[in-house]
Amino acid sequence: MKHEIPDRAPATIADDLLTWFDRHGRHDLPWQHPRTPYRVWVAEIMLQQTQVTTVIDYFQAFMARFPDVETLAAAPSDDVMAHWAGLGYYARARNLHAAAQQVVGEYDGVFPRDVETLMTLPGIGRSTAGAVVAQAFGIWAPILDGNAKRVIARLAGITAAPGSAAYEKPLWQLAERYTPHERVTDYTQAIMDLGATLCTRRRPNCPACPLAATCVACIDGLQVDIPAPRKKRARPQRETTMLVIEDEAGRLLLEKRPPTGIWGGLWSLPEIEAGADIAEVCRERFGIEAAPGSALAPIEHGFTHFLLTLHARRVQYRRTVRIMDGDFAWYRRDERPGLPAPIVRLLDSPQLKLNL
DNA sequence: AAATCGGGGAC
DNA sequence: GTCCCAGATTT
Repeated sequence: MKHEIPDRAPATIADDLLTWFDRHGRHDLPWQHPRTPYRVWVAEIMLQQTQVTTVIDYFQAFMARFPDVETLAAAPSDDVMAHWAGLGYYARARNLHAAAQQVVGEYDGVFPRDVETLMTLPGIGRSTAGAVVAQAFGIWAPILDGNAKRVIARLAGITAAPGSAAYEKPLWQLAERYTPHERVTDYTQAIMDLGATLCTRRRPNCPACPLAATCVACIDGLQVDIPAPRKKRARPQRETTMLVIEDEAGRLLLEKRPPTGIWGGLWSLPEIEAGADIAEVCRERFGIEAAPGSALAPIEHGFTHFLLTLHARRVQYRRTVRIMDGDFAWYRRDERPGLPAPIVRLLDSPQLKLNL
């Protein structure tokens, strides 16, 4: 299998891109001022599969609470997760925390300056490592995030399906070739900015693009074909049941979810199997005597891969029979940990707000 | 190579 | 409603 890589005069591409970036690029993102390795790294992790506008507020709050890698490494896991609640992809937060502890423990709190070493940290792949190296240290390294992929694929006319080797391999090759040795920090920001603002997935603004003259997709009118659209897949429907239990002091029983799977590592309402004996579960799992109460209106939540119907069931707390060991705890209303968005909606819904 | 993991912005 | 985003990790 051979891939034809057109030579698009790399130096010219970088020059044109940088000239455009100086006028039209994004120069005041929070992680650019100050642009420390720690801030760049946290931003890069947050920006995985999450758009800039969503990340900004989370980033500011995260930096206020965890201003440096030592603070993050020493922080309780629940605190880190709470600051991630609502961002999604919670494995990112657990990896971030573990990586911080690794940087402090193994590298004395100083971030490695090379792609290879950075990639040994959990949650850092080739593109994120490249971004940290280029943006935080100004050292040459290619990046290949979603924006760069789209820009380069169109530029070179790569029509292979995203995810295939025929797509990924040439893109990395071209990413290396285009990345200049001068102004590598600005270049990596520039190619992402171009993808985010001009070379968008739908209706790219080719007339305003500094690379249009040598772009295969633009010249051949292939903008809608590159990148090739993904196959759509039917989203299965799933159901789950959760319990709303408050004790005599009005505190809410929450349970920490297992580290993998949906909402991994996040606190949530206790989940039970459909048809389970609620009183028995309460006794065995939580050591409380309780009776099933009314069912609340089901909550619908759409994930990328499936649709979830959440059946919440009120439970009447009587008394604590036995102190149990487990990943659950009673939380007051005003000290809630980070919770999944649909759970927050449920707890703040009018039907519960009255009594909770 | 394909599946998993999630929330929200944009349309 | 649909699509997809500054992807990494597991299978």
